[in-house]
Parts: sequence; C-alpha cells; structure tokens
Amino acid sequence: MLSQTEENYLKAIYSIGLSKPKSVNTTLIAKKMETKPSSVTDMIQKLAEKEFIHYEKYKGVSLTQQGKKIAVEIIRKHRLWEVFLVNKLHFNWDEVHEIAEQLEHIKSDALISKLEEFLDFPKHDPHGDPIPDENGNIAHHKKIMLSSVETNTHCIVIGVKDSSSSFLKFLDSNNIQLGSTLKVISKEEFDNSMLIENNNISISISNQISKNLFVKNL
Amino acid sequence: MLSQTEENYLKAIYSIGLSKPKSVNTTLIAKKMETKPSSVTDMIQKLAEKEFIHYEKYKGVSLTQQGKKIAVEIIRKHRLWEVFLVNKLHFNWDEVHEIAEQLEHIKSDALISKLEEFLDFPKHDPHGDPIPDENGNIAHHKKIMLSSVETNTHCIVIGVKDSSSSFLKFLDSNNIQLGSTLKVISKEEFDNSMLIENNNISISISNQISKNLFVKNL
DNA sequence: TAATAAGTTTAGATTAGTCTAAACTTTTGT
DNA sequence: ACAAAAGTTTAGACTAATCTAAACTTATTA
Ligand SMILES: [Mn+2]
Ligand SMILES: [Mn+2]
Ligand SMILES: [Mn+2]
Ligand SMILES: [Mn+2]
Repeated sequence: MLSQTEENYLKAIYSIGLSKPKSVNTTLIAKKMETKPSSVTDMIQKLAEKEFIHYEKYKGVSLTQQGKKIAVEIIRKHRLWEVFLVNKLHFNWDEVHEIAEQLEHIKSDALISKLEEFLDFPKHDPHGDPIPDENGNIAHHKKIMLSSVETNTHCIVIGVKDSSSSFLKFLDSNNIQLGSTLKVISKEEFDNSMLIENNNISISISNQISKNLFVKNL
Repeated sequence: MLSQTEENYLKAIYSIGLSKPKSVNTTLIAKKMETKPSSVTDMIQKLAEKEFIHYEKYKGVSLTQQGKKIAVEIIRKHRLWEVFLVNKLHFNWDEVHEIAEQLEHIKSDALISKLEEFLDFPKHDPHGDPIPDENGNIAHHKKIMLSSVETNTHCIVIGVKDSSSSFLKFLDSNNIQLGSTLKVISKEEFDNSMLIENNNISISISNQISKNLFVKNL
C-alpha cells in the first residue's frame, strides 16, 4: 500500500506532466511538493524502484501505467470529496482544496463508489475540473480561455485554471460562478484587459484574470 | 500538530481507562494498538514529554486534561463519520469502523462542525455510543445489559458493547437493530442463555450475546 | 521471603521521509 | 568550445515509529 507522501508525489508528477509536455524534472517536483530537490531525488528513486515511474538519472521522470492509474485515482477522490464539501456541507469553493488534500488519501474503494453515488455521479468538481470515472477515464473537453473570446460574444463560465483562494474570492466578489453567462463588451489592446458584462453589471477584467477563466460558447 | 499514531495512542489509552479503572499499563496498550510493549514505552515517553499523559516508570499512565481533550475529539470525529457512513452513504453498521478509523484523523474544525450539522446533530453513533459535543461533554446514560432484564419484561435495544463485524452480522440475521423491542420470555439458569421475542419471532440467545446488548426499559 | 513469572524499559537496528552541504552533470552564453 | 550557471545526485545526519533481544522491576506464589 502506498503512503500518503508517495501518492502526493505521483499526483504532483501527473499534474506537472499535463502542463509541461517536456520532462518532469526534480526542481519542478520540489517546487510543487514544497520540498528540496535532494528529497525529491530520494523519493523518485524509490518510486522508480517500485515501478510507478520511469527514471533516468539527470533526465527527469514520467509515470508508468501503474503510476498514472494511481495518480488519477487520487485525483478522482480529491474531486469527489470537493463536490461533497461544496454541495453537501456548503463550503465555499475556495475552502475545499486543503481538506480534500487530506480526504483523497482515505483508503476504501467502497467508500468512494458510495460517495460518488450519493453525489449523483458528478462530472466536474467545484472548479470545473473533470472527475475521472472508476476506470480512470477523464473527459478532457477543450478549454477556451475568456481572454480569447471575441468582442460582443456571450459565453458561459465552465472552469477556473487557477483555484487559489484569492482568485476564487475575487470571482465571488464579482458574482462570477460556474455557469455564469458573460458578455465581452470590449478589449483593451494595450494591456489585454477587457470589459465584460455579468448580470447586467460591467466589470473590467485584467488579462491575468481572463486567462484563468475557462468558458464555452453560449 | 499530533500525528495519526499519537492520536490513536491517546484514544487507546482513553478507552482502556474507561473499562479498567486501575492503571493503564504498557501491555494493555500494546494489545489494543497491536504493537509491542517496547514500542509502547517509546511512545508513552514521548506523550509524557509532550504532557498529554502522566507517566511514572513501571506504574502505567493516565491522560492529562489536554490528552483527554484530544482523545475525546478523535472519538467525536470517529462517531460522526460513522453516522455519515451509515445514514448518508448507506453502509451497514458492521462496515464503518475501519473507514472511520481513517476519517477521524482529518484535521479541520470547520469540517467536523459542518458535518455534524449536515447529520442533524446526532446524539449516538450507529452502535449506540454517545457522540461527544464540541466541548468534549459526553452523555453517559447508564447501560443495562439484556442479560440482566427480568423475565416477561419488554425492553428496547439502545446499543452494543461489542461492535465486531461478526456480532453485528449476527444481530442483522436476527433482525435486531437499535430501537428493536425485545421481550424476555425465559432464562435458562444452567448457561444463562435466554429466550427472547423480537417481531413475534422467538430467538434463543446465549449469555455471550445478551451481555453485549444494551437496552433500556420500555 | 525468596525464587520465579510477569511486565516494563533500554539498547541497538531498521524504514520512511526529510534536510544541508558537497560533488557531479547538463545547459547556456559568450 | 568552454567557463559559468543551473540543475541533480550523493553523503551524511536527523526525527518518527517500529522491532528484537537483553536488562531490569514488580508481582506472585510456594
Ligand atoms: Mn483541489
Ligand atoms: Mn494529498
Ligand atoms: Mn467505531
Ligand atoms: Mn485511527
């Protein structure tokens, strides 16, 4: 049975791998895990030994089939628990990540399958990220950033890229949620900020923000 | 912050202390924790150092105020999670202990208070054990064993002493739940077995069983 | 009450996860 | 192309939790 730490490393390697198609290296893992590169080296040697990752000295790592399976299972659990925390316990979407970070390590297949049923087989977590099914399949629908939406077009918010509490609180304070319909009023060429309309209220949004909001066309 | 292991030790010391009013000694803790006495000695020295227990070499241990507070908090979390698993996820009462053993270590005060509210402030876990309130107060109502109920008397099942899966499954197979009304038909002096009636069906019950069922008078 | 048994602690290892400092390899930029 | 910078690994140390074997203390009982 894997330790929590090992599970967290596999998850970190998986998620770095998604955004960085080049090799997942020691420094990136260290940053993600908030630890030192030397600690990472120790751990990846152990994980390679156990055949959860491919590893060649100085060349970075990638997940094996086994390793990927486990990473996705942890992500599935993490996201289901986040749905529970928001939908059932009424946590705000910026408060759930830390707790899910712990809950994702509870070991019980029966628990997660009953939880999924209790939640009515949700397809997305509270930040719009897809929930893998019990076989590890993830529905990756392609993500359009709000920043690339044409002027005078309507769109619906379907996810956030950055789930930091500060970003989510900013969205809350502007009444932007998953499902909100936004209209792009104008774009400022100088700094790529944009003026958008939400609930008949116009808001000015920096490029920093609009790059972190995923939308779909209405 | 306490480790899971430290929390489990404090809980074990607390629960041994309830049944054994004499000193809680190394061997008993080792048995409960399924570990060796030498490991227990190491741990109790650490817990004494941190002032969670009183400890005198060769004389056993007892919880300090701080230690007791933590033990009760863990028990509160354990029992609330058990209620969640049975009432919301529809686990059977014999399946929840192991999972709650993990869930009880999740660190989040907000989580447990929202969970408690979600469950509608339950007073008892699925085995009839009282759930401590957020201040650590436990309602210990005195427990009558079925074995000591008079012949021809009705009573209601309010708890089980032994929550082992095998005992709970036995009760299931005889349709005995918390809240079941039982009538004592007769007692056998020879082996202290008794004949009882449940849902108009009579069942013969060994003393082993009747000593592990808590009831209240109807 | 003194020998034996039972229970407890210590000494010395082991494994997991982490760290710093030093050594080593790869990449980058003249 | 080669020196400096950046990145990675190793060596050695530390803490937490566990173990076995040996030493020690307390309880039992003849
Ligand atoms: Mn999350
Ligand atoms: Mn985690
Ligand atoms: Mn339990
Ligand atoms: Mn536990």
